[in-house]
Amino acid sequence: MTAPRSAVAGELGTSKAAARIRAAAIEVFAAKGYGATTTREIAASLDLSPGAVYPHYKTKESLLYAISLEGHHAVLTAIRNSDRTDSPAGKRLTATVTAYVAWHARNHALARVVQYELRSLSDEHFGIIADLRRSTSKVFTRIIEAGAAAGDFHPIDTEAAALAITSLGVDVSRWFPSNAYSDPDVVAERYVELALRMVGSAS
Amino acid sequence: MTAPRSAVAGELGTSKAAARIRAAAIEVFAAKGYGATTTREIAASLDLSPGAVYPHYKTKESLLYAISLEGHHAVLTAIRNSDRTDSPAGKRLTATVTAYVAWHARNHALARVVQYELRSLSDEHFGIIADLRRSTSKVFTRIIEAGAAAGDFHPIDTEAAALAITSLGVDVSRWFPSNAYSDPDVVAERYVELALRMVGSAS
Amino acid sequence: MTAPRSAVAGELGTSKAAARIRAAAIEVFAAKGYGATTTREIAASLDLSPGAVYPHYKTKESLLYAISLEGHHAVLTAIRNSDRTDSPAGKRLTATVTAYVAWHARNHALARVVQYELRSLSDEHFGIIADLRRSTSKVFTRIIEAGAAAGDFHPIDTEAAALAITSLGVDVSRWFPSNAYSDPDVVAERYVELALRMVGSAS
Amino acid sequence: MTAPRSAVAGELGTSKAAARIRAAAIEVFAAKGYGATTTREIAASLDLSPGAVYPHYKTKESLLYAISLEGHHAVLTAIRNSDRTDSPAGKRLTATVTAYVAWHARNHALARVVQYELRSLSDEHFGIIADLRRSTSKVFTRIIEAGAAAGDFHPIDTEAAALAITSLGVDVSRWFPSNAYSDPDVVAERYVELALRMVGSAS
DNA sequence: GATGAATGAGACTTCATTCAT
DNA sequence: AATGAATGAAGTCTCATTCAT
Repeated sequence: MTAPRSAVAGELGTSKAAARIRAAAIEVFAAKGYGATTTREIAASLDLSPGAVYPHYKTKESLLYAISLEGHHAVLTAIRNSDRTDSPAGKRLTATVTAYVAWHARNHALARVVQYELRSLSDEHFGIIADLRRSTSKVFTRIIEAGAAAGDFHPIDTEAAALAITSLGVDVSRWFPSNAYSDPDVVAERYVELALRMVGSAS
Repeated sequence: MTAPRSAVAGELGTSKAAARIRAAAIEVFAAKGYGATTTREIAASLDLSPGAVYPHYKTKESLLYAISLEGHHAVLTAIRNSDRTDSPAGKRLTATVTAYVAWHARNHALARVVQYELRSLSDEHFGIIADLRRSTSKVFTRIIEAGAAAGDFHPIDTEAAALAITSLGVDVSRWFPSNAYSDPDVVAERYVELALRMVGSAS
Repeated sequence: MTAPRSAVAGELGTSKAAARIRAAAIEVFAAKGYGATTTREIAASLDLSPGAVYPHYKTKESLLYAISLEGHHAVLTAIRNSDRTDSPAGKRLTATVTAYVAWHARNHALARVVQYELRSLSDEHFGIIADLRRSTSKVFTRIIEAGAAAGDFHPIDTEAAALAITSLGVDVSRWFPSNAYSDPDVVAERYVELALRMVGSAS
Repeated sequence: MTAPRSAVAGELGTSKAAARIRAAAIEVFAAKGYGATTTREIAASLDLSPGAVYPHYKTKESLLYAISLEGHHAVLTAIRNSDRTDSPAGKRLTATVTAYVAWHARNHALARVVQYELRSLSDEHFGIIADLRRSTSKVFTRIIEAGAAAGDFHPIDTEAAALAITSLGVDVSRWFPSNAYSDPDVVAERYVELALRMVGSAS
């Protein structure tokens, strides 16, 4: 486990009640945006009184932070766990893009909060999250570089390709599900093909 | 001009003051999100009193709508104007992706509002905007189809490719400018190359 | 002891824990005022949980009442115990003013609660306390009257003098300790001199 | 006028509405204490909506500060205006104590706020107020010193006498009006006599 | 006896909007 | 058109108190 439980514990909510509140908040934040969500709505969606959130999260922002931290850990864990670093780059890119895209589709509500509500974090919390995001990007960049070095990939611009792959994944959380795509695995499969083409994969 | 002046006029704000308010609102909406922005902030950023917005826009939502409508018209106009429908598909895709991506980079504040604040529109306004968005997507779909028919492109899945190209453009407004990319034309150029690869362009 | 133990017992808190809570409450009430003090603060200052006060005091007001009652009994006891009713008035005034002033200085936190938070008592509790206060005032009035009758004192207005002496004592709890005076006995000594002059003591 | 209007203006409320709010707040603060008073009560006592206070005072504390500042200026002005610095000390003490005591009786609600709610001010505001209070005390100290130097007064301890005189005045706001005393001028007259005795006035 | 989550009420404050000026 | 006080509703958060554990 990349993110040790202990790091997320304490004020971030380990109790069952805290987890339920987080889950409820994810749905509402995703639907209306953090700024337009009231703590009352979150409580009401669990049939709780308005103040019941506060024994678990001292502020609305700390709730967002807990969600954001958990979410970012989850994505990073997902792609790191899927990456077989001793396989050829093509396999690695396939595995990680699949994991990344499928995660954003499957957890689209959480993903939306994770990807689009960062600006509402406090400066301190934002800094911690920003570090996690850099770690995530780096995974793709490293794989493309490895593929290019091995002659498996022929990217025109490694950085642009890595950015585009990330963008594709992030943006899934904005529109998923759509009329055309409502199966996370299908989206992942299509996007893997596009990713391989973007990096100029030989296969 | 695709959108006739008259359609945008009236309550949508043709006066100079209305335009200034729109411009100010774009910046604040982009920075904090519609839900977290107060009408007071918009007024204050123009050194106006809280009530000064209301002679021009009856509600905060109508201000968002005016911005959204103007923005969506602008993107659609930008790609339509750049599209030479009698050229080969490769040239067309190059021209339209360039226009689309560069527009999102150059107008990143407006683009962010346009792309991420839709959910705050009234149902009626949302419907009107949704039509414009479909028109925009269709431009890319048609070009890819034309390229495939002509044998210039070899997409694995036309719809997925069109979606991905749109996603790439939309997502530019989320991160632009970054340390690596702060020139709209450079981003556009890189993304055109990626788009051509995604559609399996022969060239 | 004027107040029989039994009258103060029961709901007023005889246990050690109740006494600790009262002591903690006195400090916080004195520092911030009853209205601005939360029961949580009192509990927290003893490292107890928010609910821990309630097994001992059913309401915040009953805690104030217990403190107020104990405090008023204490002052009354202090001056009564110091008063030698068979001595000359000068000695009696000296003894009682010393006791009164020193008590307010020494117990300035409790005194502040006792003197300034009466309005937050329930009507019933206020009535009980008001009786105690009248008994206290009467001590000074009686002494001055006795002194005047004996020709030891020459007050211009007995009631005003008694009131002023009380005021001086009460007000000590507002400012004590100050830069100039931080020894209760010194304050008491000075104020006795002033009191004797106010009543026109011959000596 | 010692306190120039301009110094109190601006955020402190010069408008008629601000003055009405201040007047209403004084009554409620005096009756229940600042900590126990709600901004709603203040607004309600003027038949205003809860939010109507806020265009005039940004916070409850700033309202307290405005009241406190105005009140402290008023006391200081009252005693300074009554002091004829070229008269003998006896006359000066008579005039200033009269002014001080009568002010506390006549404005007992304001005086109570001024004297007993200081602890609720912000540190910055408290500092400003504390300066004003020192200026007030100094008036009495100087007069007693002058009287002592001229041989008019024979105080045992100048500082204690000045402190006691201040205490007497302050404490008036706690109990005034009482059954015995409800005329400010009568209280003032009695207290002047006591003050003169306390300083050992020859007359 | 103590804990701490939960409640119901309510606190301070803000907000979109209105309206007299 | 603009101002700014005012409103009514609501927002975040706190609080005295309760209660299951």
